[in-house]
Amino acid sequence: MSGSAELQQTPQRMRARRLPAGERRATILREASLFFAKEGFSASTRDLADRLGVRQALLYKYYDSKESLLQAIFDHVFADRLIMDWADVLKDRAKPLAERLKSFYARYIRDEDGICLRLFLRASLDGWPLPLELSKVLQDKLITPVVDELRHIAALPELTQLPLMEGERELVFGLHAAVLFYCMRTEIFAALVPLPGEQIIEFHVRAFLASADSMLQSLHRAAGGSPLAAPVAP
Amino acid sequence: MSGSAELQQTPQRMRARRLPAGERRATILREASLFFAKEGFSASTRDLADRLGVRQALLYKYYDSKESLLQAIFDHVFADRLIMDWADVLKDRAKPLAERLKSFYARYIRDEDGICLRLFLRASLDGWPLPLELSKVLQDKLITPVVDELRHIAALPELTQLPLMEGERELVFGLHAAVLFYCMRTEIFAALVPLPGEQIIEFHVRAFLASADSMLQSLHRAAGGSPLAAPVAP
DNA sequence: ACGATAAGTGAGCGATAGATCATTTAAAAG
DNA sequence: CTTTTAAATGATCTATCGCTCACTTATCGT
Repeated sequence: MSGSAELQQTPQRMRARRLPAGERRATILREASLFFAKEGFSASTRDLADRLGVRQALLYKYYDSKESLLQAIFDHVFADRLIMDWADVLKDRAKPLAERLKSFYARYIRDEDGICLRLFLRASLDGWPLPLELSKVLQDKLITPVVDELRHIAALPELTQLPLMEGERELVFGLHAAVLFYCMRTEIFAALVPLPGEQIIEFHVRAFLASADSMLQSLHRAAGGSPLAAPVAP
Repeated sequence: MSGSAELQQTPQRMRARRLPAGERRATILREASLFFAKEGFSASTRDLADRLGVRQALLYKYYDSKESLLQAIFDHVFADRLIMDWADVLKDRAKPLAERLKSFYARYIRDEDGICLRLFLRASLDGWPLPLELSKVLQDKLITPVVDELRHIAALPELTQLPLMEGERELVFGLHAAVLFYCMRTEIFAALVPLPGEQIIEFHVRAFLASADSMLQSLHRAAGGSPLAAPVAP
């Protein structure tokens, strides 16, 4: 055997398929998101290239440096969350608030392999400014609308009249934390949660609404007295 | 100038102070905890040595490898949480449950510079088995005792008679998540929280207890019907 | 069919990583 | 003071890191 020398049977590795620039760039970005989310930002560009079936040098044809690639990943992965208009579903008073919160969070936790969450946590731990940007969005597009709804239900003054209180923000943070903690358990702590995410969300939304009214009333009653009733910083 | 050659005025760096082995070992461990918590596990042993005022080679006299040093850090930092008997303060029925939860969590969040939290998150993201070990402890020493107290207050069957339900665990996870999320905001997201931790905790404990009773009753009413009422896996 | 365009590669540079070990030297023991 | 002991160092090895660039080669317009 091996008589014919003009035909090598792909002994190690084929040359990578030739892709149009934009497509290759997108492929790198997509795969790099998975890769760095799982392996950490200090994982090597060579391992990333291996995963792409491509030589490492090729990466630098599309991204100036590893850091600029990471920045492109953040920009791409979190772009949706920054522009998406969360308030739409939350403000639709045709449905009960519980339903609105459920469907909002059902979409919020959609995060294949926990990539968003992993990237977000890694970036936060490493001191990137991302968490502060996102918490601003969170305040404007989740906290404020939800408190608006809660006050409406509880027949309390509107936010235009009485500014958002620390305690009100903290109350919604409680629900948000419960959902995020569920995501962290499943995606990062590798804890087995036998129930589907929708049911966990529904449960926490119910628990949230079960206490929201009385907590809000209590906050507004102790208006000036409690630090929790103080307006949040702008 | 520079006439006398026999006296160099410490131009670059003194030789490190000579410490007894145990003391040096402890110093390395303590400083390495801060260092790797802040800089990440892929930070260099040379930078750690610089911070200790010591040459890099010295580290390998006390720890076989970087990984064994990291393991020693985990063992030391989380040893307290693994052996500490949390249940004591939680089971003391002389005080109201709200007080017990407040004082428990006041101690739980004591974490200088967020080192525990940072190490825990980094280890979890990198796939160390630590989160699963700790969640086992969490279930035994927090979830179970608290549900025990809640059932006692609500006049429901004891855990020995009716095993812990998924929904009950999830309920306590809600409180736990709120406290952890507060820690993450202050220690990792660099979000400014104008209120002291004790007040945030008190608020979430109140919100938790405000919904706990009705949620528990509802779970026990729908005993077989809801998946949330199913017993948790061992 | 063929030359032009650019996608992809191989080789390698300088810097830095974890780790080793013979040697130096400060402090304890006599 | 002298000897002994081991804490600390300097030098260095190998592997791998991010990154560059001259070069090869697949694809497309003509």
